[in-house]
Amino acid sequence: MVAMKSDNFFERVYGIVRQIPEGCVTSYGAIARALGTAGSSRMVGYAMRGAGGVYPPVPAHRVVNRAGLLTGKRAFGSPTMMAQLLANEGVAVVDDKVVDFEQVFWDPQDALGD
DNA sequence: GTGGTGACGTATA
DNA sequence: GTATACGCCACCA
Repeated sequence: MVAMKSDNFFERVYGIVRQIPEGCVTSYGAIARALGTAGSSRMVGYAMRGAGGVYPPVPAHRVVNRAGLLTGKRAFGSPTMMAQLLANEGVAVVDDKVVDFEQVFWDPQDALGD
C-alpha cells in the first residue's frame, strides 16, 4: 500500500490526540513516549502545529507541555482560543496554565491498551 | 543532500 | 528552587 501519508509520525500523533477524552489533557512528552519516540517530544508539538490543517480536526488544545502551560495557544489564531476551548471542555485554565493538570491528565498509553 | 528550526524535556550549574 | 544549556529527531526551504 503506497504510503501516501508521508506524515506517518504526524498521523500517529494526531491519532493519539484524537483519542483524548473530553475534559482531559496530556503532555507532548507523554504522547511522544507512547509513540516510542520519547526523544522527539518536540516533534509532537511540531505535529500539532499542523493539526489545525488536517482532518479530522485534532483537539490540540488538549495537549499542553509538561508544566501544563498552553504553549501553543498562539496556533489557534487567538491567544485565548485554546484556554477558551479547554474551559469549554471543563478544564479550568488560569494564566494560560491548566489547573489541576495532574487531575485532568490523560495517559495516551491508555488508548494503546484499550 | 544539507542546514536550520521547533506548541519539549532533561540535565547540570 | 531557579536559571541556563543542551539534546532529540522529524519537517521545511
